[in-house]
This record gives sequence, structure tokens and C-alpha cells, in this order.
Amino acid sequence: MMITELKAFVLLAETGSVQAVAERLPLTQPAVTRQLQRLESLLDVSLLDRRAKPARLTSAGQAVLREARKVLAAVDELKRAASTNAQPQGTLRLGVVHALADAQLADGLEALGARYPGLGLQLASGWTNELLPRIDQGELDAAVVFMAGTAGGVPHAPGRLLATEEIVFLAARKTALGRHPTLLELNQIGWVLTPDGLCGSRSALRAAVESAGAPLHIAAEVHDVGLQLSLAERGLGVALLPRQRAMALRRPQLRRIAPPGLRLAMQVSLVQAPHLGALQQAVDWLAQRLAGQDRQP
Amino acid sequence: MMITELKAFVLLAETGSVQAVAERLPLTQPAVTRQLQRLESLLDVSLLDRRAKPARLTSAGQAVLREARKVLAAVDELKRAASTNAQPQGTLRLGVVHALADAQLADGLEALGARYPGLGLQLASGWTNELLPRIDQGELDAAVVFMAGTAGGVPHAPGRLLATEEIVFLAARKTALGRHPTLLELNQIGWVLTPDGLCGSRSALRAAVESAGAPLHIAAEVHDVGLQLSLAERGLGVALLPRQRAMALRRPQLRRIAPPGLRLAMQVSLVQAPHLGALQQAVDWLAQRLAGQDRQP
DNA sequence: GTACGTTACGGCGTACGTAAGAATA
DNA sequence: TATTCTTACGTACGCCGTAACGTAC
Repeated sequence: MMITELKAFVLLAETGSVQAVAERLPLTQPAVTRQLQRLESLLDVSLLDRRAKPARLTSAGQAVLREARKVLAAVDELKRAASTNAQPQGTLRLGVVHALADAQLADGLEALGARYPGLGLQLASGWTNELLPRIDQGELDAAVVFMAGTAGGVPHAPGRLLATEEIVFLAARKTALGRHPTLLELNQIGWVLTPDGLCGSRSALRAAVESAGAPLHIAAEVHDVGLQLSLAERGLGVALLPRQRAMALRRPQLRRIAPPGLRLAMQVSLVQAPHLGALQQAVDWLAQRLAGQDRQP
Repeated sequence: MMITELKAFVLLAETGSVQAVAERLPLTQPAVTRQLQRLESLLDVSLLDRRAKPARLTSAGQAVLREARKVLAAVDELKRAASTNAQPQGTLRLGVVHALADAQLADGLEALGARYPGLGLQLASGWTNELLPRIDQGELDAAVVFMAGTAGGVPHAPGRLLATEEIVFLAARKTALGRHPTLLELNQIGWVLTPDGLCGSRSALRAAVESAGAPLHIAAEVHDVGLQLSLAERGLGVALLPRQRAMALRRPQLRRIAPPGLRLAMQVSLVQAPHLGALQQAVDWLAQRLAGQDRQP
């Protein structure tokens, strides 16, 4: 109630004629008359001075006209804010898996802030299996996660696939290994893994090792990637790292190893809550950027 | 359409429960649910994340919530402006008869401006018979006018009676007149009248003189009251003036005369257009002040 | 007289309440 | 299981269009 009446009233003030209002709504004259009457009865004020035939606005009508324009402007503003094309406002709550929370991501987020100045950003890093429930809980709007597995069959991650990346094995050059070490040889050295490595790489690795006839030998479980690499450099284990990240390293004491029979890969994907509204385009923009750079150095 | 839905939505955001909204509107739960659905469909946005049972607002919902509050605030503002109790805004277009457009009125108008700071004032002076049509034409909101006639029967003026005032006769002391001159004696000197004296005093005077057996002898017709008095002082005619105004004069050369058989009077009244809305209280205030002072010096 | 706006009447759409169903906590 | 929200159905209210009327220019 009331907004349509206000529109009619403002139009009347602008055109000066009920007829003209009726044509532009479009409606019949009686309908417009009744809308105006309805508005007067809702507000309990005489808005029109009907002593003359092209009725004039009363002084109360003048005052109401000003306020009516404000109301309609506010309604337009609301519709604009509701439309998916609107400039995103508010805060985008973004989750990122630990392993990708690096400088490259920071660049992307900075660019996001530049692209959408009105948008606040709230970042949360966590493991894939932590982030996904938080999206379901409505705590996050979107998250960059990954799933890992054998190169042939990575468990398909939910959301949009941003990139597929190989996971490489890194071992110390000084370690006594042949040119093409087998998986079991590497397993004897032991693996340096991330603790809650529930993104799939650990299980794929375990499956491969066990099918080769040995139990998975975990040499170390640490969060910090720098520590993982240091351990590997010291020959205390074999570390796993996404290919791009490994190539960006300046760790000459490490060598990359490709054991026969096992190629691990991971899929980076962007998961989002449904119904993001205007935030959707920001998420889309981020997805495109992250996919576009394809995490190439 | 839409405002009731926005109310429901804002209430939902505040209470967090459809149930609570339903109780406070008051409505049944299904009705509230449908209002929310309707709003979503009107805006073509998902406002609620229904994955959880006490449904949460989506990010789009957050944005819409902000704008919805603005809309409702604007609507409240409109209702306030429409209410008769609202602070008068805009311009009060006031007409005043020439004869009352004096310093005393200026005081009243100044006080009006002080009482209603938001109110603009547009003053028009004119004759009663000019002002009344302008009210009908919607050019004026109110006017202070008067009607004159014999003391017994002043033609009743439209609008509110503010004051009844006697009209006195002023003649030069030096004029050869008895202690109680008759109407015909005064008529022989002649009358100093205002030209468009259509407010009644002239016709009452003419009727009285002619019934006494002589034609109305007009010595001068001038607008300016000062000139009228100067002419009277010089013995060139008899001037007519409201009693209060005459008593405020410092014209020792003039004497006040009360001819037997004719007492003229005038009624000051305030006429207004219908449907003034919030301006009404300003008019009421002015009427009360003008009547309250009763034009006593 | 003509144009413009207002009432009168019939039809349709829409919003509500009641009651049953789905889904979450 | 209990609470909360959503869907289904019938009813009533409200708004519009057509037509007749009243009124200012």
C-alpha cells in the first residue's frame, strides 16, 4: 500500500492532470482518482484543492509531495541495491585454504578491493574441510579450497574449478637416491605432510604406497611449509608441494622427484554460498582472476 | 505494494524469527512467510538463507535491509509531514487588507516567524474584495480582511471574526461645527474616503446620508491614510478611521466626532482556504494572536 | 457546450486464515 | 521429538475497467 499511490500523486504534481497521470501509469482516470483519494484517506489529509477543475495541490500537498519524492527515491535506491548489477556493498567473507594463503592471493585480494571500492573484505584461512561447513553455516560467502588425489582421479571438488595443478615431490639432493626413485624408496625416507591433510593428497598417497606393499611412513607432520621444506632439505623426509609453488622456490638443495606410478594432483576451486546477490559479481570477478592467472608464476 | 513487505522484512531482521514478526504485525506465520517471499519475488533476490531453520539474511538481504530502513524512515517522515500536528513547512501566503497592513501587523508576523521557524511567509496586501477571490483561486492560504457597515448590522464577513471595531469620524478642530454635529453637517464638509472602499463603510455611509435627505458628498478619494488625515486637518473633509488607529494618532488638530444616528463599525476577520494541512496551526496561531490582542494599542 | 474529474457497479486478482506438510535442531 | 517454516485450499477484501453523473471552464 501507498507506494503506487505516491507515484500517482507525484506524477499528478508533475503533469497537473489526472488524465495525463492515467495515460502514463497506465491506468484509467477513475483508477487514478481513486488512488489519490486513497492516499488522502491513508494520510488523512486533503492533498488536492478541487475547487478548480485542474485541481491544485494544497499546501499539505506541497509538503507531502516533497516527502513522497524522497520515499520514491529511497525505493529506487532499494531496488538498485537489490539488483545483481548493483555495486557490491557490505563485506565479502572469504575463506582460503592455508596452502593458498600466499602473496599471490594477496595480490588478487588487493585487486578485488581496487575493483570494488565499496566492498569490505573479511578473510579466513582454514582447511578445505573446515571452510566448506562454514559456507553451509552461512559464516562465509565463498571460499577458495582444493581437493587432491591422483592425477587421474581427483575427487571432484564442489564449486567452480579454478585450476588443476600437479603435486610434486621434493627431496634433498644429498639423499642417496637414484635418478628415478620408486615410491617405496621415497616411503622409506618418509613423508613430510601437513597435519589435517584431509584434502585428499594424503589418502591418495597412502593408497598408492600401501598398494605398493608398504605402510605409509610419515616422517613429520607440521603445518608450516617453510619447516616442511627445511626438514626435506635435511633429508628427514619427502615433502609435497603444488607444482607452481615448488617452482617458485629458491631451494637449490631440494630436487624434484617424479616417482613412477604415482602422479598426484589437486584441484583449486571456488565454492560459494547461494544467493549472494550483488556480491555475486565480486565473487565471479575473483574467480575469473584466480582462474585466469591459473596460478602460473 | 512493498511497504508492508518491507516492514515485515525489517522486523524479521530485528527479531530473527518469522513467528515473532507474525505476532507483532499482527498476522499469521504463513502470511509473513508469503510477504517475505513476495518481497523476494518483487526484488528478484533471495533475501533469506533458508538452509538453516531460523533463516539468516543473505548478503543481499543485508544490503536490502539497510535500504529498507531508509524507505521506512522516509515513509514515517512523510506521515509526519502529512499530519496536522507537523511543524508547518513551506510558505504561508497571507493576504492583508491595506488598512491593517501596519506596524502592529508586522509585529504579529514577526512573532509568527519566530514561533514557526520553518515557515516562509509571503505577504500580499489588497482590498477585501481582492483578497477573497484570491483565496478561492488558491493563490492565498489565508487573509485578514474586514467588512464595514453600521454598528448594528455589519455584513457578516466570511471566516473567523477576530475583532469588531468602531469606525470614527475625524474632522479638523478649526472647522466651524457644533459640539454634536449632525450627519448632514458633516456631509456638507464632505467625506475623505479610500477609493475602492468596497468593504462596506462607504455604502453604509451613503445609505445613512441619503436617508437623511442629501446625496453623499465625497470631498476626496485617496489611498494614503496620511494624506487623508492631512486633508481632514486642513478642513477639506471628514475622514473615517478605525477607532484604535484613530486613538493611536498624534494629530491634535483633529477631533473625533460622533454624529447622532450613525455609528459605523467594521469586523476584522480571518478567511482561509480549506485543507491547509500543517499550515492550519500557523493560521490558528495567527488568528488567536490577532484576536487576542484585539487590536488594542 | 465541452472537457475533466468523480461516483456506481461488476469482475478479477490478490492477500489472508486455517490446516497439512517438510525440514531443521 | 518438537519447533519452525513452507505449501495447499477456500474465503474475503480491494483494486481496476466500464459506464453514468457532476462540475468547472
